[in-house]
Amino acid sequence: MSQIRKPPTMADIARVTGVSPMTVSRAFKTDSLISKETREAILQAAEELGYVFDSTASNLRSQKTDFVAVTIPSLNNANFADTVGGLSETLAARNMQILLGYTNYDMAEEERLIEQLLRRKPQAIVVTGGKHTPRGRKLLENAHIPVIETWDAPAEPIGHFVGFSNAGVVREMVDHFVRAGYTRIAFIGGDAGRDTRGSDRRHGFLEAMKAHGLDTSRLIAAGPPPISMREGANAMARLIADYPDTEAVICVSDLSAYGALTECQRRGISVPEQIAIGGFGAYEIGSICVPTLTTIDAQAREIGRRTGALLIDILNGREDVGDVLIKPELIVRESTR
Amino acid sequence: MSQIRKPPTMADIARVTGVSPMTVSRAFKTDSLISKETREAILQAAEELGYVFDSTASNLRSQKTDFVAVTIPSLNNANFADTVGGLSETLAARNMQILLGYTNYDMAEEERLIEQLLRRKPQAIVVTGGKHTPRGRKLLENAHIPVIETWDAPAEPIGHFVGFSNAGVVREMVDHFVRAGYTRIAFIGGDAGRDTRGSDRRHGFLEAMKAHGLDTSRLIAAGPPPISMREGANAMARLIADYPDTEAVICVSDLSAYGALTECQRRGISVPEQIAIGGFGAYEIGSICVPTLTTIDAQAREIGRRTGALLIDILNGREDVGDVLIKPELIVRESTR
DNA sequence: TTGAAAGCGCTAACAT
DNA sequence: ATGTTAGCGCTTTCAA
Repeated sequence: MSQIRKPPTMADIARVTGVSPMTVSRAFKTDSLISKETREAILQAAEELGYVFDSTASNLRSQKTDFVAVTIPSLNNANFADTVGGLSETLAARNMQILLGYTNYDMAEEERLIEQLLRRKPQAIVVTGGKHTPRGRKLLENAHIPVIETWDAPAEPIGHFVGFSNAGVVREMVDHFVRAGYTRIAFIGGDAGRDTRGSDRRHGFLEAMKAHGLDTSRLIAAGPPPISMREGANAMARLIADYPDTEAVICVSDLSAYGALTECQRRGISVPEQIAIGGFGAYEIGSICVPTLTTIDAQAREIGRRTGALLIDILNGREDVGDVLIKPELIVRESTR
Repeated sequence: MSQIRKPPTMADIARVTGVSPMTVSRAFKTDSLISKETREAILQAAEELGYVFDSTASNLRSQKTDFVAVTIPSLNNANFADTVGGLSETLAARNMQILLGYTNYDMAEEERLIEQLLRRKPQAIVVTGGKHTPRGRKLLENAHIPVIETWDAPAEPIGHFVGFSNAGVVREMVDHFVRAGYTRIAFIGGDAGRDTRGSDRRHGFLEAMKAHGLDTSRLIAAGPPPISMREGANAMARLIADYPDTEAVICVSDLSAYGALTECQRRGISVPEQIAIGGFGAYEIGSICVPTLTTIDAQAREIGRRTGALLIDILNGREDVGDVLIKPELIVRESTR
């Protein structure tokens, strides 16, 4: 004879327990003043009634959702997944829930997403990247909540920033290659314009090569970001065809770098003897493939953790919080000599 | 002279525009009856005031959040990320927002998560796996919202199901190996008990081997799930040490299979000539490494898409919705003869 | 096509 | 330690 009935509310528990709804409310907060017996009676009644706390009502009344909105280019990228993981870990301690959205590496989509996420009244918003549509930027500025831009150093920060310079980091790798004696160095990346981090890395490559007085024409555009292993392999094939005397290649990510490596393996080109390969991101693949890949560890998880810690400080009202500059680390492995 | 002021509400827009709050509310719904001029005036006023629609209030009043709660074992797994991606894609068309939680392959954590997510009053909940703590199960049963279990065929479904039999699928691979002439076949998986999908696959392996009258002792436990590439490599090293005459090995995932492959490469063991390797999950790595990996495509993204479609049907009030049985596909590649 | 009244379920603010 | 009152911002419901 089960019948559809409305889920129990605090008022129902109050009635059963013989207290006021306010007391029931207090029983569910850890810090409030309430006698032990009253709380226990209330919690037991709640369990018996199958009560489920209603956050939507609580959120509205207290003007506090404990949501943190986060936009990332794509879930299917171990680096961004790690950042979200680190952030999630840190925020879980404060019982905050992440509201995740995927921009698909598209600023217009990001704008749409920001607008949608802000309607949920998050306590803070974390975006990947420092470039936005004008309207997206305005939405962030007018949101009146902490804004954190991650990964890319923004030209004009909106709020706080946790990340590093993508250009600078590739410059470091070029320097390493040059020190190792390579001069005919190529770059495999995505098509210009879409992925800002990828573009920044390409710019870093160009600047560094110019600084060393080296030829900057060996640029292979592997398609719209994100660049897959397969696209890295295809790009390597084109590189070999177009610039057969290339000595070293820097890839926009470890995934494309690994793809490039497999292309060499299929063609019997030895790495690093005939061509050296560098990647980006310190994906697990690069630490275990044969040969292992020289890469840059951008410390994706750390970016997430530090973002979470910064957020907690801000929400705790700390005033002296600044930006966090992450220091990526060059990891030299077997794919370069 | 900027001062902190409360964000504008519909009442503010109503005042400015000279209409009632109800009319403002109507202006934001696409389907409601309202004159074109009134709506335009309202939307313009809203833009000027920098109004942001408040979902929390809307949710409370209409008892409808447009949230779908989703639990997955880990974000950092391309298969689950694909499932969430497919689901997200499908639900975006209905403007539903996913509330994601990570169980870390732990049923107790799943229970905690389910409870937390239900407080947000989602319209539906999607869980990965068909095994839960007794209390977790009860929470799902009493939630009075559609429940979809994915990936594992549950022994006793709570609501709906979208997935396949993990055991059955590994059985298929064993059959394939046996047909190809292999008899001394090993299995590399995670420690028993934690990851239900991994355990199911191991069971499938054992059953199939027994059915063929073959030795089932070649089981390597590679550690607590999820099994990394590195752990796959270590497991392969142990397999070679403990059972040097092994002809073929089935790994619980492509990642561990790839790790195993690299271990063979480092030792100069040729694949598939000296040992054949099979994986699971159709990760990109298996389609591009040298040699490419025989695997099973579980159609992770399709699981997400079908889950989303099922959900939309249910929320649209369709009564004739059933379960969705996904048909994983064996992909034979170079790592087996 | 528009408006008025009421209330979703909780909690801030104040009182006892 | 507990209760009362009011109201968060929207939308359901009914009326015009």
